[in-house]
Amino acid sequence: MPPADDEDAVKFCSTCAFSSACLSQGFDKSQLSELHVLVMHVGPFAPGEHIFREGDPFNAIAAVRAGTVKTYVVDSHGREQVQGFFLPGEVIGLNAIHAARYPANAIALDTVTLCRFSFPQMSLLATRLPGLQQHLFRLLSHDIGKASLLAGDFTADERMAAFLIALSRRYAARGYSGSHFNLTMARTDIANYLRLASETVSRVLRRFQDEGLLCIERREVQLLDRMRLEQMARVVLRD
Amino acid sequence: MPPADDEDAVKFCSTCAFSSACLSQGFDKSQLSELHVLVMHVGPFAPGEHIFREGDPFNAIAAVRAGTVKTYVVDSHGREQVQGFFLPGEVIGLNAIHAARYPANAIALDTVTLCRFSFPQMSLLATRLPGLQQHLFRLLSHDIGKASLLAGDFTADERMAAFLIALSRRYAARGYSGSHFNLTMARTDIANYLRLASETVSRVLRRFQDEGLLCIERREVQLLDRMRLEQMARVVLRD
DNA sequence: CGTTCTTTTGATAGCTCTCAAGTCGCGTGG
DNA sequence: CCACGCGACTTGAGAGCTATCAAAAGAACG
Repeated sequence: MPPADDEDAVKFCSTCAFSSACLSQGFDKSQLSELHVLVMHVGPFAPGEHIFREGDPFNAIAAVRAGTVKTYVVDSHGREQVQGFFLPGEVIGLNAIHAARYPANAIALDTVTLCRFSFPQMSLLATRLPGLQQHLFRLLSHDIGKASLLAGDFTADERMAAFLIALSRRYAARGYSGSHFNLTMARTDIANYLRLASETVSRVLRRFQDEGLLCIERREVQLLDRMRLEQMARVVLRD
Repeated sequence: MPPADDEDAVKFCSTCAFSSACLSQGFDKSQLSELHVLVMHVGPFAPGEHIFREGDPFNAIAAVRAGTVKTYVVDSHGREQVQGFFLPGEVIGLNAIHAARYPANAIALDTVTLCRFSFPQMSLLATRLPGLQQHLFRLLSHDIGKASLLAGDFTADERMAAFLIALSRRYAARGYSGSHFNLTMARTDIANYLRLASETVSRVLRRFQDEGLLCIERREVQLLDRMRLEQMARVVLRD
């Protein structure tokens, strides 16, 4: 599949996690194209289709171009532990570098397309483009801190508020509405991500709605009292 | 302080997290010395002394040379959240690259000495030594997965067993005894790390001792039934 | 040898999980 | 077009694990 060079590509690249590496490091045309020729557009993946599985050999990282990706492992009780959700512009596969194998499964929650970067080629390019190397270091470093977001002992309310606020900010950062969006994942997925029972997720969302914090119908959420949600989330997100 | 070039330095470097980058990548003498001239030995830090604090500007990563380092943040209730313990040979500061500031406090639990590497200089060197760049990518990638170790919803027993087994393995990997070692941290620190109350930590350790899994007196631990401990820890450590 | 901090031990309460049942939405097929 | 069936979601009641509160015992320090 040849790289698409349409309107959409331009819009996506400006909100992608590599955008600053691609666009705003003062690269000249030839350097820019060197990074762009590494990109392979893959997909679309259908909802429920796996992108990679735990143990698969690692050779590329990928930026989500469209859709939502869920990563998860299955614990010894056969229960799914969701590790993260990846929205358009975010990068999957960074935790696979160490062992050269993917440590988790990745599955498409809706129709997903990706920009795939060969990691060996990207590393090689990074030795010639210090800005790209720095960018990769920062991406990796960022994910170290992100993973400890769930590590604290927080209440169900705090976890849920933090989840919604974080989602809101990520959508807003990519140009979508931060106050009105669709949950692309099931309640069960949210529960497995927040380490709660799905019943607890239902109950908390119901109570948030009763208290006027938000309005939720099916998968459609509208944040009504952002201030109070931010306040609850602050304990988790630390800002 | 000039770099010490004694017996200890040789022994340390062979078990340090940079050892493979320093020693076993087939570098010639000049390349090796290029990495070694970046090293600044700092310390000793006295027990309770801070190595850096949350918000401090980041400019270097450091390998623990001797002693134990604890990293932590203080939550909105004024309670300490321990993020990790770092033993000799392990690297601190990797999560500070992203924001160019340390996101947590680091404190010496006992007498600590460090090997400090200027990160800008190390990055620069990494552009010329692809093996070093790969090594840094792997170190960073490794820590992403490590952070999610505590993220699951595990019982107090599972957490404690996983903590002891992980500690045991890390000591063994660095050439110390894996079955008989000293806890350099207080019960409170363990509790804050595992997200348990310190009372719970005491109770679990007491029960582990009553069941013959280990023998503990003050800070001195001896693992007696490694099999059962490994089995309990398996849920957490996933191996 | 007294003071202070750490650790241990006991009793109670609370948050969330589990189990169970019921409701809703949506695609399928008659 | 509508009934059906399945999965997702919601709602309720009770149990369990761990936190909290309280207090005592023990080690470290000057």
